[in-house]
Amino acid sequence: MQPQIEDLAKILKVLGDPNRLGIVMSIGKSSRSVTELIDATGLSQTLVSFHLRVLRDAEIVKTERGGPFIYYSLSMPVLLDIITELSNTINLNK
Amino acid sequence: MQPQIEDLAKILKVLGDPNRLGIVMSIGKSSRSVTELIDATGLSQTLVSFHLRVLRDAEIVKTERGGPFIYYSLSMPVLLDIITELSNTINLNK
DNA sequence: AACTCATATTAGTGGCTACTCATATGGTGA
DNA sequence: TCACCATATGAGTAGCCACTAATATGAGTT
Repeated sequence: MQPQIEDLAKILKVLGDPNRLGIVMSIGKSSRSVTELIDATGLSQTLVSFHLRVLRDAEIVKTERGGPFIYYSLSMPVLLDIITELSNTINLNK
Repeated sequence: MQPQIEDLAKILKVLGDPNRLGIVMSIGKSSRSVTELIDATGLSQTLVSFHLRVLRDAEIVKTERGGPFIYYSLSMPVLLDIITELSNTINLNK
């Protein structure tokens, strides 16, 4: 099994958690601070921070400081299109 | 959080295992018997069977009997395109 | 420096999940 | 029906993963 499959599976696995996926979709193609993500998702600060670390370790999101905030954005914005595409595919299948 | 996100996350989670992803990619757009999948992946019969059940429960694959064999195929073949797309995206990012 | 606000980290825990070994089911052909 | 092949299932286990509570870090402001 090529290393490619491992990498691919890892990304999919990281995205395969409802809370993380919610965070990713909430970030969208823009960038959002942790506080904004807490509000948008309704999750606790600790939990959002925990998931953001997982997303960052997987290089799915990247960070940038702006004033007192740390802004998260997708490192591969096209990921959103892929997720949308998958979402449509699933809905068609029902 | 909409139910849609849950469904989407579930699919991603199921695909987010290297062995399962290998099985899915091995099936591709054709259909393969369990024996063929065992050969293609190098996994044990029990393990392949185990993962196929997970894939089937998630409605990612469907089955069809042909003689002594049970053939597995993707219930949404376009899934492969999406996986390929994701794969390309990840590789570009390195 | 001290205070505050935003965010990260640590430690601990329960539950899930991938895996294996052994066994069972069920179709097919003699 | 019996034997064989293909596939599925059950039980048991180790390791991982999401989550929480408490605490720490660190930038910005006064």
